[in-house]
Amino acid sequence: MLTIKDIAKKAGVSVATVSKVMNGYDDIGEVTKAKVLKIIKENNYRPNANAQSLRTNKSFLVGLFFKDHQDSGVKHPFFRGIISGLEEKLLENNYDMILFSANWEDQFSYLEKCEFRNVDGAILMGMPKDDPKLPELLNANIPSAFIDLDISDDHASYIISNNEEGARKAVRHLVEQGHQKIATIEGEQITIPTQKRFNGYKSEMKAQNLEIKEEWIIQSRFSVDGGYQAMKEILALKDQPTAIFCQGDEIAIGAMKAIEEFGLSVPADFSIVGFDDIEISQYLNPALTTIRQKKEEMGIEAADMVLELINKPKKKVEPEVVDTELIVRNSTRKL
Amino acid sequence: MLTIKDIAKKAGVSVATVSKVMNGYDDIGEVTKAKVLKIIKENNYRPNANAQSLRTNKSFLVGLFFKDHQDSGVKHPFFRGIISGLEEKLLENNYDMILFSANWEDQFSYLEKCEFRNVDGAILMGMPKDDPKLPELLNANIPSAFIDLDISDDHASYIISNNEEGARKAVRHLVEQGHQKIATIEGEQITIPTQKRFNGYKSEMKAQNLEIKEEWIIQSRFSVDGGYQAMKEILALKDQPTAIFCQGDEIAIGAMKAIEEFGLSVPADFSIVGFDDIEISQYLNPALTTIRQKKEEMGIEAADMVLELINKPKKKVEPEVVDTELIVRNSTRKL
DNA sequence: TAGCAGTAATTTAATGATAAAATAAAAAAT
DNA sequence: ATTTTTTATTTTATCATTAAATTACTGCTA
Repeated sequence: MLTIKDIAKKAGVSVATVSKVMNGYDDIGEVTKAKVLKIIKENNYRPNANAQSLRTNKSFLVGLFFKDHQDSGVKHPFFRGIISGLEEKLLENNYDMILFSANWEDQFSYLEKCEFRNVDGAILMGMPKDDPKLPELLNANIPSAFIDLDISDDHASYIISNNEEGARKAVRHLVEQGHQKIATIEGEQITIPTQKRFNGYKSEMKAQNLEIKEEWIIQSRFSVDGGYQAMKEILALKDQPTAIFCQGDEIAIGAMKAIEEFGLSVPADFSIVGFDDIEISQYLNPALTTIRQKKEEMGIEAADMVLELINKPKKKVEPEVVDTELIVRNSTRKL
Repeated sequence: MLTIKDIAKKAGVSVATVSKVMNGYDDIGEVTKAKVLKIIKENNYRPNANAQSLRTNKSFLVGLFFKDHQDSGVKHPFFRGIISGLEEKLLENNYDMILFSANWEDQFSYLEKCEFRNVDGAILMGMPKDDPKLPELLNANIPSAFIDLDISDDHASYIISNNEEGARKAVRHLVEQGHQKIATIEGEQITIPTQKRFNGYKSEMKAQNLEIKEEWIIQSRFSVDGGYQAMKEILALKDQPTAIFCQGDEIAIGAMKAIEEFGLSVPADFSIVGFDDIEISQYLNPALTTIRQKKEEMGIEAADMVLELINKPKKKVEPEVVDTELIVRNSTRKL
């Protein structure tokens, strides 16, 4: 592979001159500049990123960390949408993404991975608030954007959906349809979205003067199976709700499956609202009423955030709260 | 961040000695070795990957390229499963993955990205056979594993599902259910899977002595919308098939949607078989009968392949053809 | 006791690129 | 004509690491 030396030799100048041309210094004569550029182009030369990074301490790499509370990782449909948004924005700015999943939990810390690969910044999604490896990363002052976790300081900021308001929208929709007995199935308790969505559920129920029965609050997991198991619990209750607000679309899918197996149906016997609006939700039968998170937008925004944190180290970057949207489909009906 | 120099100073030895300890050279005394190791551990030192890569020309990085014929990229459910498998295997071997999507098509070639980031190998998925940038990459002899594209030489190999046999399984299943008028909806024609699946369809139809009507072969795209449009064409035919073999699950989803909108139903009016078995297929209503591709397994296998190509440059790595599996659900029924 | 072998370490050079400092050549000012 | 300034380019040092060459020392043998 061609190096800067080869170009220098071909152009009959020193490597410094080539470097200066590449980096837009203005103390190079027009003629020399043109000659060097021509040779660079002819030979399709590109500098070696490792050498650049070593010298300048800048890698144009962003580390992507994601963790799922099951084993799904990249497979999780919510993350996928985000990654797609991230990718778009980062590429636009000549950054590449290096994929760090959380499978190596026991081996490396976030910081170590970042330092090892010399990333300019990190994007983290799906981390629980009490993750023991986060303080270390934060102390190191590596520019970081968190998704779904409200951590921020001078080198870190976050982006999150307005989960509380989203949950309220879900409950409000059900109430408007005439439902009063509304249960909820929660995801992993340690995550911020779970907590916020639960708060939203509670406060809207209160605002609507509706009773919240303890047994209508089911703690579960963000997965189809979690929803399935939780719904079974609900189906075993004496006093059954008429509607269920599921904290995730996958939970909703599981719940619908349990209902169907039980011989009942959606929305005839239960109205179901999900959260996320993953791709499949629109193709389910019945199509799922849900609270859409603007995933691509969140990805783009998160990328913007790290870029800003990287490029303006002094400036504090304000966290961003993204609105959600109620998508009414066929899994809810007027009571 | 701590460098090898700091460690050397702390240990009172030269940097070379530290390097040798790290790399397991045997010309270091036991005492010195122990001392250095202790200090490395105490200070949690890790070498700088850029410097290592620059010096040794080995990066422990694999470049991941994927291209989708629409815009979905990472979002495509088939790729996701694969990435998940890849990740597992590569991490196990201390490699990291760098994500190159094909959005920058016009800016960089595959080779340039590989050279720029100094990757040890590349994994490519979703490329069309006639991709003009492939020869350049192949000529450069960068260890490459292709998914779904049958290219191989001394530095490249590939992994692919047995698409032809998979398609035959689909058709055979429909025939066993009593269907004789079987249509097919194809994905993008330029891809190998499309061609192979079509061959499988044709040869099984022939083997079963069934007529293949020209109008029952619909050329479309691997997407929900592609399936939807294609099914509309079929619904407009005078002589309608009783079953449709869709070359992808997403096509099948679109087709089912079109059927439903038309006021007909699956499997009552049409039996539908898909291909892939993406996550959602099992939760559709009716759940989709499909040909499963072992996605995780393919990912793991592809990772193994690059690793072998990287580590044994002399040895030819044989391509791998992975079996598919017929998953019978509720979108097909006995005629 | 000079010469050699073996061990354990160090010094030096190199990787590809950039940035700061130094220098050379040309132009302008005295 | 000499000095100063400006412009254009080169030299040198540096980044973190590894590989090759070298040195220092111990012990053995002829």
